[in-house]
Amino acid sequence: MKRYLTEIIGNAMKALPYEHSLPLVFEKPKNEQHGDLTTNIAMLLAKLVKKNPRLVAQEIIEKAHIDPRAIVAVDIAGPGFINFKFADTFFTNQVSEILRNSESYGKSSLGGGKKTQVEFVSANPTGPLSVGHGRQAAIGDTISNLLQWTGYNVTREYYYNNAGRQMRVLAESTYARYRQLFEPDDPFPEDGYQGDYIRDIAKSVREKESDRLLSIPKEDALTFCKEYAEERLFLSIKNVLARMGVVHDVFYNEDSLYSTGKINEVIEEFRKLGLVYENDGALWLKATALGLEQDRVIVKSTGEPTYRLPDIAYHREKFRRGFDLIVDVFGADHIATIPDVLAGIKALGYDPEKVKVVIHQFVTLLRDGEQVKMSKRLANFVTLDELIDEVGSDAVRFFFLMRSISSHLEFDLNLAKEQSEKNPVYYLQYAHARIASILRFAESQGSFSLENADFQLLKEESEIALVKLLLDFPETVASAAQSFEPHRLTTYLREVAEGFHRFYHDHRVVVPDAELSKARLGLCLASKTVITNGCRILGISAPEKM
RNA sequence: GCACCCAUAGCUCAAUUGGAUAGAGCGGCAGCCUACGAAGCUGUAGGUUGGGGGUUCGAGUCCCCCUGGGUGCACCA
Repeated sequence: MKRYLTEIIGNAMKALPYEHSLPLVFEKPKNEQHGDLTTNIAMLLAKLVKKNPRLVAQEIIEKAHIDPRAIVAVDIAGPGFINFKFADTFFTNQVSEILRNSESYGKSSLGGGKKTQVEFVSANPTGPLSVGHGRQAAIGDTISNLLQWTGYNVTREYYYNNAGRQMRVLAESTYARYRQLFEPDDPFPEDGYQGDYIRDIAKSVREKESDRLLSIPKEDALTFCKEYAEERLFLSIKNVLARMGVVHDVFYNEDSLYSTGKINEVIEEFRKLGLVYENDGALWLKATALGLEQDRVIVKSTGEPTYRLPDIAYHREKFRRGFDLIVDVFGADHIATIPDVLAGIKALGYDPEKVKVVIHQFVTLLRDGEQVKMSKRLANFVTLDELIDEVGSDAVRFFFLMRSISSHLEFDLNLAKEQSEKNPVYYLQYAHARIASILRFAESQGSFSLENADFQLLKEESEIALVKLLLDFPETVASAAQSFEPHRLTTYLREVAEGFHRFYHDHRVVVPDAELSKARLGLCLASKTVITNGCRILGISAPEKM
């Protein structure tokens, strides 16, 4: 309908003697009393030609050829908005579209098949995933889903490093715990990982190897421990992600950037560009020449690169692999690394505009109204696994997606576990189960077909309101995808559930009038379609019964 | 000290990216089950959008200052 209005109003404006290049935009008013679509064009134009905006609006309307069957009211309101109200049948007629598109209702081709990579989680295998990683997993996976629904060709990627200092600490920690199984007084490294999971891994090493590691050179034992711990941890990471329905397509190892010479390649190019210099035995990137605050070390005096260098090399590979849109999902603690990477990429001749960095804030857990204290180094943090054990995967995903990415997320464990209307996940799923139940009931009263249903029979206020809401779905998916903000979808789906409950409360679905029954059953099925599709994008289940 | 994020109803959060009278949920109060699921619905109270300036037809949204919280600011990742 936007297209229809754009044409009509566009033509009307051409008929007026004003020169301009203003964008003609129609949007949905916040307040539905203001109609179905509104435009501010008269106000923009009035400013340009220095006339009263309401007068300009009047001129535009007079020139417009409006079909009264489709548009039942045109008003000038407030400071000069032009409001359009469409006929109810304009909306209700589209219910059959929803039913016809069914499981692809909401999909679009906005992305045009653009090759896209979404990188998320990317935790090194040094321990179990935390609650924070969980938020990132939910966000990254849902953004991927949203992009797929809007026609992007998406690769989900996990980037990790199993070679650096962290892994050395992991090896030493595991080895120390292993030794302690034989000699309880053996020392534990000062900066070692304290968590119990290290003890579990150590025990498993003993089961497998008995005391063999005590009699071989320490270096060999450490290598064994590192590889064994890494394997175990990665397995558990993949398992917990799978519990949330998250599966990465590619696991990209930082090490490969070294072995294939990609790291040195970047250094050489920076050298050619005159962007590096040596100082105190270290190699510095002239970040100030790229418009940044201060120069940064990219190769330490020990010869080891800092994280910046592989990050730049990795992002360059993303471009080389042909991705046109690169989405990086990071926690707020990684925010500082981004400008360096983007500047480096730009210096190498790639367009940093193609990189979209999604930064999410932290999660705090709330139990019985009290914040759950967590510390990474000490053993008292709640793992993602434990969280899923406690509240279930659906609640975990939904809660992580409920808030905007840039705001801190308070995760109320009691609420997430509660099986009542207070819990927004259940509210949504209940609506779905309720619809399923109605459809079962209707079926039990005799089979029906929606083939020739006449949706113009839907005339009641809560019917029309629900239809309009359902028709918003494709646009909601698109805007959530393009703004990389999954919470728009959770907010929207809650509204759909609410709209449905309201309709259900106001009107019986199965009524003596067979034609009206069919129309209402169609509305039920359309609502179910939207909720199902929405839940698929969010990665949560839509139960037939609960 | 510098940079980024946040501050909206008692609590947790929205607000179509600059639009009209700032909206939901929870909690409070008052109601609704004699046919399809009450895990539901209806009504009601609750606000100087942290404070102060500015930009303009119009600001919760953009710019500057201040206050208070979070996160970074390594030859750690």
